[in-house]
Amino acid sequence: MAYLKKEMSNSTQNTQADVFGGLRMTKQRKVVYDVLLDETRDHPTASQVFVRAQGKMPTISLATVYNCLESLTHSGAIKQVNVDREASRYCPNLQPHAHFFCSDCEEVFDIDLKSRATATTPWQLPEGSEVEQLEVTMRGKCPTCTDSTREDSGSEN
Amino acid sequence: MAYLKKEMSNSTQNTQADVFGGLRMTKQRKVVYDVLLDETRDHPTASQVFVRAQGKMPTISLATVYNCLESLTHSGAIKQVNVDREASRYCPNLQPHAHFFCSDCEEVFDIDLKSRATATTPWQLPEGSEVEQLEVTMRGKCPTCTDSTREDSGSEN
DNA sequence: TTTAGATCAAGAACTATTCTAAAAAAGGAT
DNA sequence: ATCCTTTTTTAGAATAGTTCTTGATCTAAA
Ligand SMILES: [Mn+2]
Ligand SMILES: [Mn+2]
Ligand SMILES: [Zn+2]
Ligand SMILES: [Zn+2]
Repeated sequence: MAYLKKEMSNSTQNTQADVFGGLRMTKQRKVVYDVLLDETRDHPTASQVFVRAQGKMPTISLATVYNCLESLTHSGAIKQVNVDREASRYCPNLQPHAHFFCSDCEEVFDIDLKSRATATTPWQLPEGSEVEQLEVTMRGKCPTCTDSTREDSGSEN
Repeated sequence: MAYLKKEMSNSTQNTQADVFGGLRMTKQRKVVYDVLLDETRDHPTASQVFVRAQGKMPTISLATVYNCLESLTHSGAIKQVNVDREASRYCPNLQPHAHFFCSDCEEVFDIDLKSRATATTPWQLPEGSEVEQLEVTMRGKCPTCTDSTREDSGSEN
């Protein structure tokens, strides 16, 4: 899953090839990624990333921003975050975490899934948060499909 | 939030007014709702509901299906279920539950959030399920917005 | 029965995203 | 450096799911 690029060979010239998951770190990808790291970490949408990216590279196109976000997502460098039907947002936080969406200010907050968890509440919200709705979604293979796609016929659970 | 309709007055004729959350149970809404209850409980999309609804009422329109799904959702009779950017699906299960989306057969399964939960796993997947991705999203008010919208200035946690 | 409001239906409009195709850039080999 | 191949970028067209608009139809109450 993490296929590193065998690069930085024998020349002194610095290529753009040493990055996440065998992904070429092009100028545009760097700009897009930096937008997610630099700014307020507020889970911007593609359009918001586009505007901010233009500040660093005025020639960048929206299509490229979409392309970069997709490749960064596929390489595992960032995560795509969906809240209901709204435009996708993007997040550079690779720790396993939940998302808290404030229906008032429309901001998205990261909720760490590991620290200070209790049995009843596997996460810890900031003091004063009010949860109105909780959503848990899993993606995977159902028993039937796990069964029919097994490569080894042994005992896996 | 649950504003019941003050109906079923003094006449014997049966109106269509005794339903969820003060919602008129029109012919179309009933058809749409019945599709979700009747069939395989497979979390169909609006288009799928439309096709099935046409089986019961050939004149129904897609726009009406969307309208019905929206009003049923707002009245709390059904739930809208979103998986990534795919078309919304709809679910008549009002129990608090998670969703398991099989990336192979693309079916959506309900996962009860209450029964047989342990501290480490607050839900119980069917034997043989393989989870590849877990997503936890909350919606509510962040501390800042809770603070600025408080009606009583007392101590709430 | 009249009337005001709710709902339905058909199609247009909208929007986030993906696709297409051509130009540009990058990297390897010579 | 130059040629060649592959990848990436770009602009705009296309797509898909959903929402909006408008007029017709239905409903409940007066
Ligand atoms: Mn995040
Ligand atoms: Mn469900
Ligand atoms: Zn807020
Ligand atoms: Zn399956």
